Amino acid sequence: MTHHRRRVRQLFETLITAFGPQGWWPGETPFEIALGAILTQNTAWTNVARVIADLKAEGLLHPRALQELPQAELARRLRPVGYYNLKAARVHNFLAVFARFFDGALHQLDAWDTEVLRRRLLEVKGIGPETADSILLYAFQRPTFVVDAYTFRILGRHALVWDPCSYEELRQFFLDHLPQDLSLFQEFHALLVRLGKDYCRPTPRCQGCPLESWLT
DNA sequence: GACCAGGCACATC
DNA sequence: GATGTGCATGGT
Repeated sequence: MTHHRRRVRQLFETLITAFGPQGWWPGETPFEIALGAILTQNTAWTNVARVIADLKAEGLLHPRALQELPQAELARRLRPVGYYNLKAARVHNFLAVFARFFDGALHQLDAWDTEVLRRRLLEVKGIGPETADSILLYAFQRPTFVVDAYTFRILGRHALVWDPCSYEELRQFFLDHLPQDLSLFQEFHALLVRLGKDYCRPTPRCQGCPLESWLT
């Protein structure tokens, strides 16, 4: 299906031309990135940025520090991101398995196959496919594709893929039709979010969207 | 005041 | 496999 390959490439070229490189993920360390991936579930990034900045200011932005914090204490500090009780539990679940890897032992993960690592992440209660792929792609620097609500909406509106389409089908669609390039995957997802935020909201629809000519 | 935001687990049909 | 619900704050 070289037709799809060309179409996906064209989509990337249009986005990178319109917006330029996004330089994702906004975060300085793998741990900060992984934490942000959990906190931003169904939540505006501005709320997450505030919480992370506050944690950093208090010297709590370390896996051990958060692990030792009682869950109720953590929940209180997570208030601005919403679902704070839920997310405090999810952060603890994640740290119970992965905390030791952030203590200067991240290279130990090199021996793990990406798909194996992905399954391990998905075993953590509170980490679903999007969060797992975000952590893999941006914190662990593994080539995978992140599919989010914007991806579904954008591709749906422009009839780029069949409908309905599962998360896994959409992820494979991108992986199958793009060169296996880490920074390409990192930029592509970031650009889809940028397009989604600026032009592909539920309302208003599509005003001034760089993909306007693609609308069917 | 309604609607939305870079989801996920769980129940039910 | 598809669909519905609870989780919750902050911005438009």
